[in-house]
Amino acid sequence: MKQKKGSHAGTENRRRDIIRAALACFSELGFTETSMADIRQRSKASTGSIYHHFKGKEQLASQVYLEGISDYQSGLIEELEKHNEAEKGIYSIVSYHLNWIRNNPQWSSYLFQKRHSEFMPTVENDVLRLNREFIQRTNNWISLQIKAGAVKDLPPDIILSIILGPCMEYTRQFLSGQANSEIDSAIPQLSEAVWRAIASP
Amino acid sequence: MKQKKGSHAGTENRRRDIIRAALACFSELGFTETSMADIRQRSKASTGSIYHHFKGKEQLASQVYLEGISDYQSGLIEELEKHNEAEKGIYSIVSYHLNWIRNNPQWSSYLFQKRHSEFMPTVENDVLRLNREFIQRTNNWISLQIKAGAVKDLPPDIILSIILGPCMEYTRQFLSGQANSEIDSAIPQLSEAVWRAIASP
Amino acid sequence: MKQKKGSHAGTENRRRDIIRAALACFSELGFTETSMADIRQRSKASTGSIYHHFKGKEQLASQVYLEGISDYQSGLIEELEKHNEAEKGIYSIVSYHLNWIRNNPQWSSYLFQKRHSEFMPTVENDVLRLNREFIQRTNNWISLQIKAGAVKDLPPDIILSIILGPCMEYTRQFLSGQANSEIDSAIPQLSEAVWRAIASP
Amino acid sequence: MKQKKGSHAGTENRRRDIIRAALACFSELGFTETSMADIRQRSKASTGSIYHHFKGKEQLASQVYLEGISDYQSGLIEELEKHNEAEKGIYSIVSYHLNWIRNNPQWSSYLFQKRHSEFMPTVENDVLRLNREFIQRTNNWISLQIKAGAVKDLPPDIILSIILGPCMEYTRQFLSGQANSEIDSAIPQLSEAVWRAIASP
DNA sequence: GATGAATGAGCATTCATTCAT
DNA sequence: CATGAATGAATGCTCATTCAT
Repeated sequence: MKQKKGSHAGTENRRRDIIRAALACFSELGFTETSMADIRQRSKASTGSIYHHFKGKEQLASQVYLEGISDYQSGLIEELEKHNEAEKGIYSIVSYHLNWIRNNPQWSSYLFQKRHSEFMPTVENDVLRLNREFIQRTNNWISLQIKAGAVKDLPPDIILSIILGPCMEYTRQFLSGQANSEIDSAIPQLSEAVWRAIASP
Repeated sequence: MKQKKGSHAGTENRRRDIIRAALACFSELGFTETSMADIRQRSKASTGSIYHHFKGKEQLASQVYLEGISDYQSGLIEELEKHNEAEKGIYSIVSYHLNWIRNNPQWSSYLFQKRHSEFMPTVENDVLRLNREFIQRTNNWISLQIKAGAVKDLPPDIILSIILGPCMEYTRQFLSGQANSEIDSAIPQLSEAVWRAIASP
Repeated sequence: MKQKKGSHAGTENRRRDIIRAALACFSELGFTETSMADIRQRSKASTGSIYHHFKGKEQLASQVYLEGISDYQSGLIEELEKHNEAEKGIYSIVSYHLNWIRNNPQWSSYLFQKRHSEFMPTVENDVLRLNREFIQRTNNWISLQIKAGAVKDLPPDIILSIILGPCMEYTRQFLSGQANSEIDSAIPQLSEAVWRAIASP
Repeated sequence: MKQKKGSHAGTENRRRDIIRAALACFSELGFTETSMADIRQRSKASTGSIYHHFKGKEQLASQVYLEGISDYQSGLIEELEKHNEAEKGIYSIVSYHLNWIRNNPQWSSYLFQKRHSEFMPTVENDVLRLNREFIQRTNNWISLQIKAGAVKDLPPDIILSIILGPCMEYTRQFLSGQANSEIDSAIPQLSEAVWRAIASP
């Protein structure tokens, strides 16, 4: 991540520390259950310092969200758009998603389990822009596959439910420690299942 | 619902009113965002009366959760166990689930979107018992289908993700107003997709 | 204790149960820390029943106090007035007091340690009347001894402090489990000390 | 009292104001009868400010107690240890105690009449440490006097009751306005009585 | 007499946020 | 930029008491 402006590195480090601390708190406790005092203690920053860097709790949470979701989404899109072949594309999505949650459990917990987005109505335009672009680009890819006859012609929301649903449900189980299968074995099983579910006959 | 004693119909009604008001608040605002004052105003009960009937906010939320989840689960199990044929069983689950969320949008919002269960650590043993029984009975049904060769032999958590995932994902979109498809058309599309995903070849 | 009016024994028993429960609670928790709910649970009476028998928490506490203090005071006076000889009188007071707290630990805790009287300003005339009579009769006895030249001529409040102080201080230690001496050995030691303190040379 | 840091005299003043206000309230109303609102109004600090300086009502009460009891105890010990002669020592204790309660009526009321210590179970280790040291040092002094043959060989709890009891009983009467004697005349009368009570023949 | 549902003022405490230094 | 004291509205909950049945 690049530093904002060419300014002091210390300032930027303080910002990072606060964001990291906030992520840790939010992912453990959720947004509303986390107090600014929790973040203050964990980041070892003073109250005033936090408010110097962020406008308030909501904006801080948005920054955290933004950092996580943009990494997740950009990686997924990048991976997806490498593949023209539908089945490979599906596999790449499932694989990317499950690897990402394995490698980023805190982010995952915050983004997918604690459902931070519920608490963030229109707060940040950046978030809306990101989501809009993400949905458009995935829909584009799917449309192409449908037009090419590789994927069944189903409505976008149904397709999305079929593709993401199993991953999300597994994610939920994984993050709450209720998944028995390993991720490495879940990837082919889930991606094959999703593929069977949406492939044209 | 029967009244606990032959006497005092008013008492049981008061309880109901409070639970209804709580459900409305929780499903609109979520657990932490709902204040007891909100529930008080909506139920038109006094503070003391609420605390006379429920031990506290958490226990009240648990009672609400319990009432909803037990209706949902018992109906689903009952429906599922009517069917020996795998494909019909899958259809019945998907159909039941989507109809239930259509008919009980507030309960659905509370149970599936606001993720109340995250806030309810061991508070109520009844919840644990209910969930355990539910999972066991669905797993039993699935095991039978696997043994009969109708369903692919995949681990229970993977199977569950494949079956419930698409429904849950659609539910989320539906409840947040982002689903474009009607439920009546979603039912066959999702259940067929799920069936393709788990059917033995 | 005689029953009020010739009425039903059951009623009187209920009253007794409530008083007993109240005493137990007050002596363990103190007046303000005891809730009517505590007393309700311990007495197994209903809220309404308690308020049927007693006007409120304060009046209940007064009744409890009255029952205890009148037993204590009347016994002490009776014992004291048996003795014309000063030293015997002092011994009888100390002996009576320490035996009484040994035999009535709950009453003692309520009357002497929890300092219920602090919370009972003018509530009950009976209490005032009792105390007035008690002080007058003890003072009478002391005056006689002073006039007889057996006891030093000190002001009544000083005499009272000298006589009751050591007993009360020992009581406090005894009730809080900090007294190491047994009551049987404390009686002669304290009464002799008190006698030495006030005896005419 | 020195300020904790060289900076922010205002901060330390605020703390003092809160403690003073708390003392006034506690001594007038007692611990449970005092509400944080009372303290807030009297100290003119905001709710948040009080909780910024003190963890809660109990800890605040402990701080108040600590400040009072440590002043009382350290002064008494210092006075006592100046005297090798037993009779002078006893006089110094009685004299110190009665003067202290005259000069510090609010503290006295809080420490000796409202019996705050009853409400303070293990909250503050400092209190326990203080009390332990106080008792040990007074016991040491007494032991020396017993060994020297100046004081009767009685158990420590009995001796303590004989010495402190009359002072405490007089204190109670004094604080509740029931003492008729002046402190200046009470001091020699009580200390001589105590001395007669414990002096070796 | 007995019951327990209902009442609502009052309480300790939390917490996001502001601001003087 | 950093600090932490100050603010005060809001919250969950308690509890003595009343009253209809």
